[in-house]
Amino acid sequence: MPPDQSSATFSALADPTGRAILARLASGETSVTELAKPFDMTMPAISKHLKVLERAGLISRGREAQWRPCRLEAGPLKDVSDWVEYYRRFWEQLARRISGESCGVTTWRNQ
Amino acid sequence: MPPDQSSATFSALADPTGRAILARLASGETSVTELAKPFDMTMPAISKHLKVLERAGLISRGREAQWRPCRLEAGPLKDVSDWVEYYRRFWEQLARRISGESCGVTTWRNQ
DNA sequence: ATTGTATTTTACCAAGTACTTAATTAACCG
DNA sequence: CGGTTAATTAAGTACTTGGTAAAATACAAT
Repeated sequence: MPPDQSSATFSALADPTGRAILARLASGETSVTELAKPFDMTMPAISKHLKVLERAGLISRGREAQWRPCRLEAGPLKDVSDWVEYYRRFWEQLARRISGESCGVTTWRNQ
Repeated sequence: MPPDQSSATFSALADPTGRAILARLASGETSVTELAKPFDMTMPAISKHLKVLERAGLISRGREAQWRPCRLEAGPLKDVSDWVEYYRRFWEQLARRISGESCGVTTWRNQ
């Protein structure tokens, strides 16, 4: 019943707030309040977003006095990169099709 | 209120069934019943998954007699690839850190 | 016209999401 | 200690998701 790693990652990335938080963390570790500032949202809401990102392994949280600095963890992003890489041939084939090359026909019904 | 393109794409990919359907379509266009076979799920359920994938632009559907052949559309996957590419430096930096190089310290609090 | 096959739509339900406000924990500082 | 700041937990609400069964639609074949 626990969602697999890929699902957790994609699910976390499906939220614009989550992606914005990651983008912010790309420029360095920071606190929760700092992360919350750009958003018109209460702290608990941000806290929940962070929990989702953490469960997906996309961030980690430290402890420094009363602050919980968040850090970007890129492992799952590499997995996403690897996953999507498999489909590269399809968009590259599309690029070739646009520039005028022949395209294969798929005979899906004559099994 | 309509979710942006990236969110729709990631959201569709967050579902293992959706990803499995895409994987199947990578080996060629096929009908809905054919797509449904590997899953322990009713047709309407598959139909809904296809609608999600279609709204995300990840598949397109044709019309051939009573069949609605589905085809993989890789455009949004290229967008995912482009998006994740920005974070490449983080997992590569991680690889370097593991192989014993020095790592920069982030001073997040001394704003 | 009737029957069969492929697919979608509708209506419904249980579980999950995405917020809110209010209360709580934890640590610092006078 | 008591007050402030940082962050989480709890409880509640509105909305969305992911599935079902049953009916409807669309076309093909007889």
